[in-house]
Amino acid sequence: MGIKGLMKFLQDAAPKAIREIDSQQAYTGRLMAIDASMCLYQFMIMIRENRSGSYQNLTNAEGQETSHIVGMLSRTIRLMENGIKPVYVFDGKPPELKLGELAARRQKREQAEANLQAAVEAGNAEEVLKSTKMTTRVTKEHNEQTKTLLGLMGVPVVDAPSEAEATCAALCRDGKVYAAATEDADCLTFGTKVLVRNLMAAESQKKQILEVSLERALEQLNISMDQFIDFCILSGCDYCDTLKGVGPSTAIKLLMQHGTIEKVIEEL
DNA sequence: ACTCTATCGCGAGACGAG
DNA sequence: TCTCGTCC
DNA sequence: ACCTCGCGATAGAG
Repeated sequence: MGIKGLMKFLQDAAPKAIREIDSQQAYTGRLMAIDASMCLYQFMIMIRENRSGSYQNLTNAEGQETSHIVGMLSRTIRLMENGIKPVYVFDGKPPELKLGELAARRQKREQAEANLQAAVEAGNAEEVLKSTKMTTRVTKEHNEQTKTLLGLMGVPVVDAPSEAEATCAALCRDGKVYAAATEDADCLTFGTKVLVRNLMAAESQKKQILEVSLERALEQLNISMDQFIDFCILSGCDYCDTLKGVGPSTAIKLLMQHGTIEKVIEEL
């Protein structure tokens, strides 16, 4: 849904829903759902020959890219060494409702491709690198190769019917995993009971691991899950046009006032 | 002066050696 | 603790 | 028929 500042909103409006975690060790023995597509994008963008000058991904003897393999392997091993049991969730078909948003992204990518062309001709290395990152894609093959790797490692893989985040949330809601480890706050909207942020970044980037409890967030906001979903839709999501001038702050006020999204719309 | 929203540009790994 | 180079 | 997202800065509306 892409609620812009959902995490920030929760930090202000429901701070008790967020807990600071000391280290990865806190999740030893636990199953954690992870959005694989997100990881792959990061690996493909960041794992490159070298930062100054060249912008090529790592490749094997046949010229196939291997950055995603290297990244996924080392990250997963680190998790396993800490006793964490990752469950990787792969994206399925994008939801119909998101097509508009995707078209916009494609537009931007085409722009970046043009920029890349220009930067190459101008010999501007910095611009070339930047544009290259913006045009990076994860292909079906990258996904399949990664699934093979994880399968060989004995790590469970789940194919989501549609959005990976939604399936991560469903796994948590149904008690299959302890939490969804993601930076995407929308996972809460999809009903994940527990969301863990910065699980990977904590060590390498000195970030604090944060655990968000959906139940406590609802308690503190004093709304039901249905109202929370309505709140997220009102705040603006990828699935429909936004209401002009309505963000999180206004959305929560309207909802407290009228109770449901239907009543809110009637009043407008 | 202040609060909230809309838009745009940018960034995204992990490890060991020194 | 930080920067830098390597990972294929 | 090629599928990820968040953040901060900044400008503008009310």
